[in-house]
Amino acid sequence: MAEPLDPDLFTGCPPVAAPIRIGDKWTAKIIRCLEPGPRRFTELQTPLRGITPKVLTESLRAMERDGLLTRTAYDEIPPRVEYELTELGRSLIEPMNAGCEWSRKHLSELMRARDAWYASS
Amino acid sequence: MAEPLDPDLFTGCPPVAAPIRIGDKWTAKIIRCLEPGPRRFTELQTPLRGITPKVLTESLRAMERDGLLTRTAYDEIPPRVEYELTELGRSLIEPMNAGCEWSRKHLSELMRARDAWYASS
DNA sequence: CTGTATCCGGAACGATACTG
DNA sequence: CAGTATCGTTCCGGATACAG
Repeated sequence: MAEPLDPDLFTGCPPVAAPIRIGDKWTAKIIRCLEPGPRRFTELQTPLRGITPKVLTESLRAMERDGLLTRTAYDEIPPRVEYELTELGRSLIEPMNAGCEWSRKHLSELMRARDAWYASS
Repeated sequence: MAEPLDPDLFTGCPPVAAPIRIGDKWTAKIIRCLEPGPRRFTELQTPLRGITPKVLTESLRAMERDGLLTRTAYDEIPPRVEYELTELGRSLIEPMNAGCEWSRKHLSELMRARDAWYASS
């Protein structure tokens, strides 16, 4: 997994109150980042533009607590930590894909309805 | 649709930070309530135990705004209002089912991981 | 019956600065 | 590099009371 993560992985993936959500604000995106293989803390920060270390740590800890990923710290200098999906974490990809497919098919219709609502009020 | 809604429709459907969520806290449950056909405000309040009228109104308005349901007010006394799913609203049932199936299969494993985490800390 | 009007507590999320 | 420590804000959801 030497491939670096695409910094623009989630541009075009609007958090505009999308009607489907997995975990907290960042959970689903973290799962996508880890789908190809283990990643380090800093690697995750790149496509998750703007996430602060505090919030990323919180999300990762919650996911570790729920058994969605594992955290492995190597005793090196500089320190290296790797996050990797568990089977349980991977099992969320299926419903995530169902949600993404819904968005691709129907989100524009929802947005049109929303725009019309605000236009006529 | 004269069948009354089961008051216990959602007991056993824990809001315990389940990792999958459609819309706000109540959206998915409202969709389930409307799946068989149109319902009135008070009918919805029954299985949605404890929801206050303010919050139910907010959820319904947001769903109406997003084109997920329609609101029809009949000019009668006492007033009668019916909420009914649109096709767009119905289209959410598919990803919802994917989420429910995930929960049935894996939620217990998540809860076990969570319990173990707290037990060992 | 179908809502509105106020007020409020807590959690989620973020900004900024600092550390082993 | 991989975080922690503080602090502040915003937002969701609820309690309670009242209205057409």
